Amino acid sequence: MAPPTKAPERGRRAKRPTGDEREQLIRETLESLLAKKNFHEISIDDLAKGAGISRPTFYFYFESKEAVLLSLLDAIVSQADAASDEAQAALERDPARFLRDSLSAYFHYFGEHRAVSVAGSEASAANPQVRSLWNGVRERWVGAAVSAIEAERARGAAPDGLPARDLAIALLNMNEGVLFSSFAGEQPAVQEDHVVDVLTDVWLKAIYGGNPPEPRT
Amino acid sequence: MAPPTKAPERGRRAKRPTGDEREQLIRETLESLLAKKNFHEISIDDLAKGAGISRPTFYFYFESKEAVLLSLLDAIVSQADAASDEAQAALERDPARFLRDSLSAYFHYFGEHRAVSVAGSEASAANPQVRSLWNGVRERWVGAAVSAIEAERARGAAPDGLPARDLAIALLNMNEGVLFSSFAGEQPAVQEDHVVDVLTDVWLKAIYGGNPPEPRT
DNA sequence: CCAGCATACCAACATGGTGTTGAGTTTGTC
DNA sequence: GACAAACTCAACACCATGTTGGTATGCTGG
Repeated sequence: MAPPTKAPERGRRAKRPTGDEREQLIRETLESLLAKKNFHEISIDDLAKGAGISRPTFYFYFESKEAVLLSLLDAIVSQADAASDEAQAALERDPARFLRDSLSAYFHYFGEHRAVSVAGSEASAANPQVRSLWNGVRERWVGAAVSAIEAERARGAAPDGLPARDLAIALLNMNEGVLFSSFAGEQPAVQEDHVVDVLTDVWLKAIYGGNPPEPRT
Repeated sequence: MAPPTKAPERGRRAKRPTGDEREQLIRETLESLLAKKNFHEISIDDLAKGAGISRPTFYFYFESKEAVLLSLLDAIVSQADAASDEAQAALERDPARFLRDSLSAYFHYFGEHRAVSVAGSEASAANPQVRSLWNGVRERWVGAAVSAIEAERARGAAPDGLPARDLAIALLNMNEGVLFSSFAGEQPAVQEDHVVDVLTDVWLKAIYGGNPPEPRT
């Protein structure tokens, strides 16, 4: 699924540096405005003004403010995924550690851009395109978690139980809710410096029951 | 559809529907429109038209469409809470059963009004009032879950572990995500008829570890 | 070197939703 | 039958969106 960042009209080649600079400037404007306002309180005019262009010109670069958000989210997700992939190798050696490191990576990258993350979760409720990007990401994560759970069961480290996919979906829903409510500073939320501990603990208990896996020496 | 609200019969006193009837009619209009559209796609004019009144008259009854949603949500939450309270008595006798029954009650009542529930979760991202109502509800549930967890730990049925409040928040976040993504029919979601099983299992494992509580005879 | 074309830009408009004003009509009550 | 409270709406002011129709600024190839 290609990010819908390019204006459709004439075949615009990503060639003009000025154009790309403007595009980037719009993105930065959104991220910086999100530090102060909700996503839905930011108008296209705000973004245009922030990038020093007029509203119609904004439409030359993006087809909506959701598209701008989408391209920011894309970047964050890629970074976080890359970091988690790096931890992947550790799965077989020390599953508990792998889990903690992955959760940590997501906590870190989404926390780094918390305003954008929170806006994404807000916009995904209202906007089909954002929701669809987000669901794609979720689906990838579910796949990864399912593989891990099934591998652990196959090698006898984890007991059988719920269908791996259901379990994965439930736990990932927990991650999302805990992370974002914590970032948004809502009233009932886990303290930020407990988030990774809490999530790790529930994942381990849910997958391994009472017998947490030992690291292999 | 609309009852004969205003046939201007000449000789007779065409009685106007009372305020309460109108208010109710607006609520019903919203709920029925939500079966077909997203909350943010519904305009105040849609609600007014559906209730057979003009837009300014709408404002006589509610101050915004969020207020209408709020009053629908209020009703659902009350129903679900009442059902869960009824199960409360069973906590000491059979904790696992209590948990399952409570989850079932929420599944049932929110599922019964899934369109409203999903709209609530959508609107709470954008609207402070809705969010604040919802956070109040969450806080009550967290309180209840914390009491239950601590009681189980105190009587030795559950092992010590994470701070009860953190655990409760994490699990409730899971509930919310799983329920609503399932109701909304999103792509990665737990099949509806598995939801209660899945949630119950994770709660039990997270609270009791590998030693699920036996019912007392 | 200049014609042509894609890029980059915007004033002005059309549209559609929101919330308010001010003036009207019922309806219960005394 | 008069008055207040409840109820109603046409018409307005406002604001955000997205589009139209045009201009300017290069870059490129003939």
